[in-house]
Formats: sequence, structure tokens, C-alpha cells
Amino acid sequence: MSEIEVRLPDGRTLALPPGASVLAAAERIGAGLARAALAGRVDGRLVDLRAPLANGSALEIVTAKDPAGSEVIRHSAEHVMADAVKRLFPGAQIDVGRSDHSEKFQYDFLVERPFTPEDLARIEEEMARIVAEKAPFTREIVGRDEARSVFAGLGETLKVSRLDDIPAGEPITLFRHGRFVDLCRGPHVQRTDQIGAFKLIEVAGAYWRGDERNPMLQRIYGIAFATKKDLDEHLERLEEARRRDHRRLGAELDLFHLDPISPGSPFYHPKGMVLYNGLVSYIRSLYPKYGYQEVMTPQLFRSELFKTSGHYDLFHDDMFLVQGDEDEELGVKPMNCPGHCHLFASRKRSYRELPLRLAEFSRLHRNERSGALTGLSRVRSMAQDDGHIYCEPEQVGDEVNRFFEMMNEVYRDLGIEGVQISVSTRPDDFFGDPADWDRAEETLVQAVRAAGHACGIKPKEGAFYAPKVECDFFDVLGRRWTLATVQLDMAMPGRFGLRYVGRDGTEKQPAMLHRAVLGSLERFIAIYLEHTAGDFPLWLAPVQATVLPITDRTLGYARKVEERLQTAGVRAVLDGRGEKLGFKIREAEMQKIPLMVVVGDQEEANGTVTPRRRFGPKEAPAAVPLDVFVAGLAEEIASRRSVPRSPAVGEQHR
RNA sequence: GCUGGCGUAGCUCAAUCGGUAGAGCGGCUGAUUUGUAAUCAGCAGGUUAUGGGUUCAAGUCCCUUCGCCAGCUCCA
Repeated sequence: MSEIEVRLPDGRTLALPPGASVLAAAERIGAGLARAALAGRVDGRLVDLRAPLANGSALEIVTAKDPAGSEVIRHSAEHVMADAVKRLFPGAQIDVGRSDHSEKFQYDFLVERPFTPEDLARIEEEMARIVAEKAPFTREIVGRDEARSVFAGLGETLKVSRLDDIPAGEPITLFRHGRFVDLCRGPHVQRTDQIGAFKLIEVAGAYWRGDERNPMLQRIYGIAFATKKDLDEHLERLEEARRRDHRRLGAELDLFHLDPISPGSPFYHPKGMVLYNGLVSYIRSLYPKYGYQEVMTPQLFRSELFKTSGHYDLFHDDMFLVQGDEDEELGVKPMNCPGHCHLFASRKRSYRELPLRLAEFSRLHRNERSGALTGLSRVRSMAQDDGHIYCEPEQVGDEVNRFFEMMNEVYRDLGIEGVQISVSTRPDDFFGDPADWDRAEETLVQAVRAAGHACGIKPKEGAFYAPKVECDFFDVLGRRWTLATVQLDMAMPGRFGLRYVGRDGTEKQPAMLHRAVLGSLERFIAIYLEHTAGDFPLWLAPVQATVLPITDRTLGYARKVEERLQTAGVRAVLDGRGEKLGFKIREAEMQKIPLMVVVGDQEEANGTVTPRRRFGPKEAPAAVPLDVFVAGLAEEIASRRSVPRSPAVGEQHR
């Protein structure tokens, strides 16, 4: 074979000498492209520029314009950082970087003493020098023994051990730039100066191989981009995330606070409680439609219950246990499912009452390790919009589908869009029969697909008793959160000996589903606060309208307006302070109250109000007759029409 | 729980070399009666997270405990 051919995105083919690299192909296309090239995409797979091309493959040259290009930049920045650390701290041993370079880059080091923030600054300076050296990256394929002797010679024992992770038969590639060498699949940029802008953002401990029994290494995180502008945009996004932090908004909007007097247990203020109750009563209002029956089960159980369920074995240390009578040990419930199973088993059940859908909003307590606590996102005291469905095994698909219907309605009313669904499969620690698990996982995947969704897989992410369907959404800052979940239980019906009498008169074991739409109310509130920046849909806003009299002369009329609104079920308040209108408007805006109702002499004389809407039109609003306004507002709230429009970055400061 | 960082008024932050705690916002009081994002003035507010130590002297240096933040681990 004298030449090979590759296909280009525009349909052309390119003839190249055998063994030609991606870079050679780029050079053949154009010098400019070759200079900008960061990696190649061959038959859809990202490859290094130095990798040889095979005949007949489809080739695309990846530059900084391609999202994959930025991943390559981050990955190369990672090597440059490791190089900088080795130059400054020759005794440091390198471990590995990150496998997924979609966001940050990182590298772990074994060092004598932890890195300080000052070290970080020095490492950053050293990195800048390495980038300025414009050192070329080189790629070589080596034998296992050669690789071992390279790293053993450098005293990199962690790296030698990592070498054993590479399965036999897989090629071993080394990447070098300057004097630095690393075991790596690539791809990498051509030269270090293609890393346009970078910043080291934090240093933290990380267990070797992610196991807390192992020694702790020092991990440095950084971000890198093709240009300074991209870096600045990213930093601005981080700043926006800080502005939207739910702990900060919780204080600013007077919703809740956390106090060392009870770590991990929120104090809900009156407005926060309106929000919390608003969510609970909303979900509750949907239960008749979707066939749920609400129940309440005890807060404290003999620990026997949790031994039956299996939770005691696995989560004993994370439960609050108290002493009952004599030798009886009681546990504060960390979840509702064992109680619901106990309730199910309290009498004989018939197939006629299935599916039995039990819902509960009780507060749950989990003794989370202190280091795990974070605002409302991870708490010790929480509640879920929890429910358990007991049904005949053949009804599972329908029930999953019905759950999606409810989820869709809830998310529509909350303005949550772009949900991605995946199934989490059997973890290493599981209860039950692997064959049952395989069937259950398949059942869930089929149910997700039947509902018209693509279905991802999260390997080994299931709970010990069940594979999970997880519904993830991306918030306005692009962060991924898991909200709704449905789990098909493989353990509890058997462990609790649950039975129902079937149509044929014999006793059978019911299938059991665990499900929640919002998940933990606390965590949902945290995510939703950050997603909406505190601009809740009108129907959920703690204060829906504030009445703003212009002078004391109209205070009496303003009171009447407030009362009319309240009578119509609107959560309205009156700002009767002796301040100017602009001042009151500013306060209402900062409190993110959706509607301001201005009343002055003109409004009083005409029996009207002048509504001012947050995010409304800029021009001066027109007066509306009071009756019309109140009726229209009440209707708007009842219909849940106004979902949040998430303000763009920086907009809420105008 | 582990690693690192942090903890000063309700909030955001000052306080030189270790020299005896200050501002803005908020709160309160008074004046102002205001038409679409901040009217003016005055007043109060602190065991510098906690307990110990070093020192003539500690917000500042050292140790303890607690909490918070980031990450790790975990997340029924």
C-alpha cells in the first residue's frame, strides 16, 4: 500500500503516506490549521495529534473552538502543573491527574508537608515559565518493562503501581515535555504555549486511590482555557455561583439559617416556612390525582425494624440511636420505607388494593459525618416528598410511567427543564439475588424508554436494596443535580415477608417502588434557590405582593388594598414606612417580591392601583381598577402560570 | 471522620512591628410626606467563636475544643 486515505468533514478525502499522524494531515490541509490543532477526532474518537492514522478513517481536526479542544488544554495544563511541582518540590511523587477533563484539571502528589496557598502561587508562576518555554509535547509507545524502569528510575513508586492498572495488551504511552514525563493516554497539545490561560483554584487532601484507609495525598485543582477571555468568563461564573449561594440567599431573603447549636439542622424562618409548606402542600395537592394516600408513621422505632430492613447493618453509625426501656434500643428514623413496609404488613392485603401508594412528609434524621454537612444541601434533619408503591410485579412499568407523568407536571410548574434520565445499577454491596437485579435493571431501562426518554447508565450507583432511576437536571449555571428518583426494591418485600392475596387465591410477594419527585425538601430548596436566584414562581413566592403607599395620606387606602389582596388569598404585605417610593421599590426588588402595588392620591381617587412587576416592562406601568387587579392576580396564582424566568448572569443587579 | 483554610458588631470588612477595637450597610429614635432601585440627623450595638498558654502588654504568637468553607470519603 503506497498511500492511505482519510475522509474530512467536508466530504473530501486526503491522501497521506502510510503511518502519517493527525498533525501531518493537518499540515497537509493548511499551515494555519496545523498551528491551531490541539487534537484529532478519528471516527468520532478523540486522539492525539501524534497518533498514526489508519486508512479509510474519518478525520476531524480539533482546535480551541471545539469543546473537546478545551479538554485537551486542561489535560495538558495538568502535566505542566505536575512538572512545576516537580521542579519546585523535587521530593514530591506524582500520582495521577483526572480522567475526565470536562471542567477542572487536578493532580495528586505525595509530599512531605501539605501545600500552602503560597506554594500554589509559586507553582502557578513556575507553570507560567513552562508555558513560556513553548516546550513541545512528544508521544512514545513503550513496553511495560521500559515504562517501569523509567518511573522506577525517577523514584515514582506511585506511578509504577499505577502501571499495573493498565490491562495486558493495551499499549502504554508516555508523554514528555521538557524534562517531565508521564504515563498518559493523551491527547495533548503540540506545545505548552497553547495553554492560553490558567489558574490554580484550590488545594485539598484526597485519599490515595479514593480509599479512606489509604494515606492522604495532596490534590491541586486548576482551570485552564485557550484564552484569557474564556478564563475570565469562567471566573465570572464562579462569582455568580457565590452570589447565588443558597446560604447567602437564605439569609438575605430571611428564609432560614443554620446555627452551631444544632449542626446540620435548619431553622426555618416564617418566609422559609411559607416556601417549605408551599412545596409540601403543592405535592400533597397532586396526590389524589396520582393515587397516593398520605400516612404518618412513628419517628422512633425499635432498632429491630432497621435490622429487618438491613439499614442497621449498613448505616448503624449514621443513625441517631437512643435508649428506650431497659435494654431496648430505639432509632430515630432515617427514612420512611421500613415504617411503610411495617404498615403494609399490618394486615392481610388483597390484589384489589394494589397498587397501594403510600406517601409521607415526616422529618427524617441522619447522623451525617460532620465533614459532609453543607448548608441545606446536606443536613442531619430533613424531609422528603417520600412515597412507596406496593404493586403486582407486572404493574411496575405502568407505575414508573405514572411517576414520570407526575414528575413532568411538577417540573413544568416549577420551571425545571431539560431533565436527563439514567438507571443506576447494582453496587458492590447489595442485598438480594444478582439475577433479580439484572431483571430489575432491565425493567427500569425499558420503562424509561417506554416513557420516551433516552436512558443513561450510572454503573454501581444503585442503593443496596434497589437499582435507581435518577432524573438529573442542569441549572442555569450548567451544574448537574439529581432530583427525582424511582427505585425498584430487590430486598425489603422479602425481608419484611410482605404478601398479598392474588386473583388466584394464592399469596404472592408484591413489588415495591421507592420514589420522590423533589427528593429531600432541604436539598431541593437549596438547588432551587440557586437555580432561580430567589426569584420563585409567583405561586410559590413567600411574599407575592407588597403594597407601597406614596404618602401617609393614602395609608388608609393602602390598608384596604392589602386586605383585599389577602382576602383573595394573595400573600400581600404593606410597606407603610415614611420612606420615598424609590426606597421602598428598591427594597422590594432586593427582596425579589414579584409584584409591587403602588397607591397614591390618583389611585385612591379612582379606585385603582398601579402594579409594578419585577422583570416587567421598563416604561411606567398603567393604573388598573382594584377589582380587576385582584381578580387577575388571584387567577394568575391559582393557574401557576408564572414560572420563574431565570435572570441572566449579573442581571439581578442591573 | 480525614486534609487544608477560616472564625472581629446582625451582615460585609478594617485594625502597621504584639501597644489596649473601627467603618459602611442593617437596627433604634427623631425630622422629612416623598410617583417607580437608596432623604437627612442622632443613638445603641463587641468577653475579637471557645478554653488555656507565652508576654509588661494578645484580635494579632502557641496549644485545645467547637463551628464554618473547599476538597476527599460517605450519601439508605
